[in-house]
Amino acid sequence: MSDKKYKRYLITSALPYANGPIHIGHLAGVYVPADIYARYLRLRGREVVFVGGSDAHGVPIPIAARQQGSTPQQVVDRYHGMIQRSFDELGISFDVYSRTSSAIHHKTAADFFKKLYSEGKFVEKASQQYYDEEAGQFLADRYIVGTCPRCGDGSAYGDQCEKCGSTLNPTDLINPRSTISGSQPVMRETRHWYLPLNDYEPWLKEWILEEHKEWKANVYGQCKSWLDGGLQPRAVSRDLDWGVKVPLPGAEGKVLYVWFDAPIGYISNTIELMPGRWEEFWKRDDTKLVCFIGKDNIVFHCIVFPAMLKAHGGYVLPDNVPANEFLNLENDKISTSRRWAVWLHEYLADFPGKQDVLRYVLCANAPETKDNNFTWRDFQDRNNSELVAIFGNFVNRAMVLAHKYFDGKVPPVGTLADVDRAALAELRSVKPRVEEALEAYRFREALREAMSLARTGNKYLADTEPWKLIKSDEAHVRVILNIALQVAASLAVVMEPFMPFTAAKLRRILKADSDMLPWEALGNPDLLPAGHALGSPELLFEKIEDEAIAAQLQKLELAKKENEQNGAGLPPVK
RNA sequence: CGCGGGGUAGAGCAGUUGGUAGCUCGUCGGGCUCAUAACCCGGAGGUCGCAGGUUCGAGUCCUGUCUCCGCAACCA
Repeated sequence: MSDKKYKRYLITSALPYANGPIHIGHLAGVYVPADIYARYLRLRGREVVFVGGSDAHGVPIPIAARQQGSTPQQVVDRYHGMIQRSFDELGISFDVYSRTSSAIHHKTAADFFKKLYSEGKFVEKASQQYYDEEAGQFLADRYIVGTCPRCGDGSAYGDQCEKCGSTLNPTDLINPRSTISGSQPVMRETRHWYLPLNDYEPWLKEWILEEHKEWKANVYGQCKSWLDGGLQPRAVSRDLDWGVKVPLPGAEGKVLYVWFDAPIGYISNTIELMPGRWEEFWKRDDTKLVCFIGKDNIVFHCIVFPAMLKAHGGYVLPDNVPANEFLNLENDKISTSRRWAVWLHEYLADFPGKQDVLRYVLCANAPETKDNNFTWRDFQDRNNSELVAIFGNFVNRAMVLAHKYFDGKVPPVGTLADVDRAALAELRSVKPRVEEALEAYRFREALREAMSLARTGNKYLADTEPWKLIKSDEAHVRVILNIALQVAASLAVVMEPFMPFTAAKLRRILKADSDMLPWEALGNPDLLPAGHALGSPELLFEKIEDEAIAAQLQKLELAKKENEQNGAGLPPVK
């Protein structure tokens, strides 16, 4: 499928749960690549809507509220605001960032449900579920603990025993008790609406297994596994008092299942952004819909959500779902409940002005094909050895030389030698390589190609040695500096999707605004005209000292210790 | 149990359709001294988790096995 057929792009990023701050795992898995993609497409002049938002629903929100002595709304407000601010500060360029607690979303999700209901797309079924009489609510599997019938371990969950690994049903547990109140739950009958995914299985098989063989191996494989195993009807409602009310008479105390309403949030947020035009993006088949998620969301975005859209009818389906794997932190799983994470809002406070360093490190080491590891040492190395020494240093060398020899003006280009032509060829080759990688969602490779331009620049200066040549062949030095500055200008262009703050700073240093440096001109040898007056040299990046890294490691150690002191006992509820 | 994705130089990662194993960092040596002691060149360092198999030839295909991460009621 050629991109020519697409007139507009709709980019969604998984809605972060508003029960905690954003951490580097979220960023590396979803938001940094999604933002790079959105920025790139905008630079190419494509019409883009980049949708984000907080997920305000689900069981843990009211539970967290109960624990904190506040209301679910307060919990959501607090984290939604924190998340939104930190995304904004990192330069994640959402066109809209809303939340599923908005009135528009409640209406959109309820209408979606009603349409499916009125057309008979659901199956209604009664079942027996555990109910916590003390807390006054039905219990999700994870909120029931008891003795494992297989191995006898006393702390098995309703869905799984972590001791022996057995998959369980809540009714399998011996002596079940609620982790919310500690009381013994009772069985109660409840009725729910189910989306019969099995009805969509043949269509899903055709759509994914035949028509989307280009999806990433981890995504395609996971889908194939599910489809081959046979799909089951899936409940789309829950017994809860927090969420989107099931819009039917007699459905008091029931809300839409969070995974039914959350993806509809993408639609609601688009409506909020452009009430008059949202249908162009969601309902015309010349829209390219791309959903950025983490690997744990694959089934929802590739199976459940498309089945919902298909059941509803009229909506575009995801063209691709470039899910990333997980990022570990210092060789251990990132965990909100164990507080083992690097929180975005804390990073921004601890490293002011270094948004692009984090963006760079998370993209360069993104878990695109397998789980990867983030270490503070690696963060420091990449900053000091790559951003400072390769990229920043090259720009600084070119600027300093231009000021030293040519009064801060771009010298005219003259007769080219072989070495100059070779450098220009390298310069020209970057654009197609970066574009090809980005179009294929290979962000690490794209960034590596972009950085190779700075390496090329450094090598060119080392090979030609203008500081020596100036004594004997000033004409050639003019050529060399002209080319070196053109390379710097192209760096300002190519880095824009990855490191927008740095690209802006570089444009300022070069005294070249974005009109002078359009993406289409990337790699052109005449971005800066001869005689153009440059700004003063200014460092793009600064070194990060050992002390700053040691402080971060200490912070992690402290969190771990506190967690060990407080964490023993009840299972995590956040 | 089963299923999906991984296991490649000290570290982190690439390796499209099988054909002399690459990249970045680190390390060692050299060059340069315009540059944030930065830059450039070269070397050392890997039996590609393990065991079999197919093939003239396998990191790349097949089988088995170990191991890490994930898997439909919190979590990118």
